[in-house]
Amino acid sequence: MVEERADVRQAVRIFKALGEPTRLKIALLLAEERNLCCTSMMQKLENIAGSTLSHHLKQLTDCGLLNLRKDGTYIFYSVDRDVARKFAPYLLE
Amino acid sequence: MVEERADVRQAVRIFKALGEPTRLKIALLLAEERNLCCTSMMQKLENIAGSTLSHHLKQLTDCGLLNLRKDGTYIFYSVDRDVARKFAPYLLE
DNA sequence: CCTTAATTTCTATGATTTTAGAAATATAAA
DNA sequence: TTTATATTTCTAAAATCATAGAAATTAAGG
Repeated sequence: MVEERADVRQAVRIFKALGEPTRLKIALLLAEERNLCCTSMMQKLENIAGSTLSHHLKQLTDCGLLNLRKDGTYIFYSVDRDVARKFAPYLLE
Repeated sequence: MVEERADVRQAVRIFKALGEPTRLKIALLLAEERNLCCTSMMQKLENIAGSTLSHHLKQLTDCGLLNLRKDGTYIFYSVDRDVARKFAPYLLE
């Protein structure tokens, strides 16, 4: 049986996060353009409800793939490049 | 809007395949030991039904991550290292 | 304090997924 | 040709997930 190391558990969460079309789009957007806030992501994604975007961003940050920085009412997201380099360098190409 | 390139679609399928604990275990087993057949994977995984394993292997091969070679009644699986290198080099470390 | 804007939480619904038993298929060996 | 083994397909049930509307929260500006 393969051991259940912490980084295997993290890998599952990261791959699960990226294995959904909307979330992969979000990650690719952020890999190419750092520090986007929810509102500008909503514009780029078109036809996505704020609550849906929020739900996806939560998964992407909870697994460690995205970092966030708060500035007033805005929250700016970006890809954690070390995590991406380890688990999904495809994002950074 | 991020364009929907073929390799983005493949990336979704590969990440989705790897974003499930049993399938990631299978992929890690195969990354470390090539050419395992279903029966020996079942022994290593413990408590998995053949039909369940078959279902997971189908997803892992359909997305291009695993190759297979038939030999009699046996089917030997292994990781496609080029695909892994592109989308999930984590597997190969 | 009131309003507006950004984002999240709550809640529910429909869709997809994981799982495994049972039956089917395929191949080899006796 | 019968038997045994390996694997898949069929089917159904339980669990998880994606989605978005509505309400709540947070922070800034007037």
